Amino acid sequence: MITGKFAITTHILTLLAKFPDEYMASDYIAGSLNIHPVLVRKEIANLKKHHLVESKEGKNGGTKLIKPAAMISMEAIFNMTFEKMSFGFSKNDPNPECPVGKQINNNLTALYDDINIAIVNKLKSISLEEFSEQF
Amino acid sequence: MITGKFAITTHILTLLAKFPDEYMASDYIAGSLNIHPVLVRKEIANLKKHHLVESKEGKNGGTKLIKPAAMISMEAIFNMTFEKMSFGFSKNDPNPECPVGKQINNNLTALYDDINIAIVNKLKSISLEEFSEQF
DNA sequence: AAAACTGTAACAAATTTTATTATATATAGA
DNA sequence: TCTATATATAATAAAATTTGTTACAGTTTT
Repeated sequence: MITGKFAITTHILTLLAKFPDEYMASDYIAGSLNIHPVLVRKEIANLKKHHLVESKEGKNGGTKLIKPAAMISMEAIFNMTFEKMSFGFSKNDPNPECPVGKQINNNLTALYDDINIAIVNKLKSISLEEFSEQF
Repeated sequence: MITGKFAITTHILTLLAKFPDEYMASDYIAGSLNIHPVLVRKEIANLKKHHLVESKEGKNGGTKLIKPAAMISMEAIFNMTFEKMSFGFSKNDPNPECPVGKQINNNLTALYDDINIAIVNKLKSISLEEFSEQF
């Protein structure tokens, strides 16, 4: 997982929500984030895949939202930037001869699934519009 | 953050909960996890710092729980292995001249704090005993 | 005293994340 | 039509983080 993915995507969308009528250049966005423009474009590619933004190439080009910020929930951003939230797994496969080793990953997954439900319930209730109005 | 920390610590505690009367050696635990014993000892050092286990050095030594698994909540494990849950921040400091850049990290932090409350509420309700009974 | 442990620090290897470079393509406007 | 300014994306390099290993000192049992 790219650790900054949620934060970067949220930052991009907040900027776009602030200027919904402009095509905003990735260089400008990168300047606000202070990261490389290519990383911004990679996240924009993901946003496009999820039909939240469109881009225009060429001079005066850039990216803008294609749906109102009020219709975009933080849950959508979450789902777009994490496969799924997790507290992680140990890197190696645990010992299948051990009753605990054999099942630990299944049981952790079940726990993480429960936690995802709690997270998503919270995020559902917040729109990008609300989030960006804080700025 | 060590990505496998929660999983490793939970695995260790589950083993200890299964054999509450034995001192269990880090080599044995490492065999179940299939990781290096030194990593196990590092996590055990953390568990000791939080007064959940004690170790005995020397021959026949090892580690065991010092409180009943029913009295240890998954929340305690969570708090011990994460400073705090977060969906991450962009690596570089955002541009302070930009209204969004200036505030994004504060606003993300506030959002993450809300989510932590939801997570912790869920984890509070699950004890290590319940978790380890699944095995 | 020897064997079987824990406790740590220091270092190395592997993996993941982030940054950069390079190249192709599109569009606006002089 | 030419030039400047954009996007798009792949390939590679650099940096950071995580995991693994080694080494060695200390403890306890037999």
